[in-house]
Amino acid sequence: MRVDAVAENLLIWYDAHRRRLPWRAEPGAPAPDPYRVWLSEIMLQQTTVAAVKPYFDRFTTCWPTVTDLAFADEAEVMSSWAGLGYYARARNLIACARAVMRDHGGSFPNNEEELRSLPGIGEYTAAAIVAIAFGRRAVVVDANVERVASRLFAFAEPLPAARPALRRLVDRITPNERAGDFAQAMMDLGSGICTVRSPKCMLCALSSDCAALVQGSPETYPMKAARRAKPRRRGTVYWIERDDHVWLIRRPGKGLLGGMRALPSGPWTDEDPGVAGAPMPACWSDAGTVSHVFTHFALDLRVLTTRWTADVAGGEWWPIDQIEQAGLPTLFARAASRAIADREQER
DNA sequence: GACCCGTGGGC
DNA sequence: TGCCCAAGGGT
Repeated sequence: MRVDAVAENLLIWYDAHRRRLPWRAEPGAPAPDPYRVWLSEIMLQQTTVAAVKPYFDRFTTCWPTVTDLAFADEAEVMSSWAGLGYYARARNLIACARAVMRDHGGSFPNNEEELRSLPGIGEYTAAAIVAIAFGRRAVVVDANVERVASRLFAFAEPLPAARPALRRLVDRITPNERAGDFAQAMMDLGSGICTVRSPKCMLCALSSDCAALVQGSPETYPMKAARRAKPRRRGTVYWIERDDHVWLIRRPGKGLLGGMRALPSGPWTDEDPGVAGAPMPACWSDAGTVSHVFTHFALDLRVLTTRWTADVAGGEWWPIDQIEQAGLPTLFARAASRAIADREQER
């Protein structure tokens, strides 16, 4: 394979077919603002472009610069992230913005080592920022790039063990110029052409160099180690209502849905505690069950509702007609919808 | 290296 | 429908 030809062909294809995205510079324009590149890269971690777009627009409108974000109200940022998932990203986002303010004078560092030391920025994100925002050569390897490279070289060692070797292969085909465009081109190719299932090899700019295509089964790459089965857990959330308000708590800062506003709930285990685990001895009514799938377990969550007149400790009464502004993660938003639907039915 | 951490789309 | 997957990072 002519290693140089890969980048040449890919960049020619990219110049004609690149996606227009809100965080990208227009063709021929200077590199985009590092803040916008950073923000988009954090949001895009394990998250689709379609899901990110509205969040990116909202964040850049509310907080146009990293300084604005550094001085933002934490609860407001967390609520604005609600629904996007992986909430540690939002906690790290705030911490990172403040570190850029405090330690770097409000400007993102332009090298991978310093970027890597910031919260939420790992190997991939540091390389992407350096290449895309600062126009420097960096080896940018995400899941798209791994897939394209594993097919290009018909590299059969399964992930994740194959990662270091795949990175060396990507290093070989990364050009000295336009490394940022090259990285984004690899992602566009992986997203639209060199897809997980049914890759469109007839449309691929790299097909003439693709070893997996010669073998006849590019879709079998990359190989992956077997994964564990997903357990199912059960639990209960409690909808506590008083004068058109509902009782909301804030979850602990770490762990699942950490730092997010939520409905109070018992433990999520094999056995559902039900009424026995309720926060107060009330008369509970069953509003049904919502099912939700997390990364490493599935959950059936029963929704119990009650009316309450006394005070409760450790939370806040939230107006039910403004529940969508509470910034509830999707699981609790769905539980709330279930409770509200049940409540409307009572009337 | 293994495990934890959300969500929605596609087939 | 259940399973796979996604512009990963932290511990």
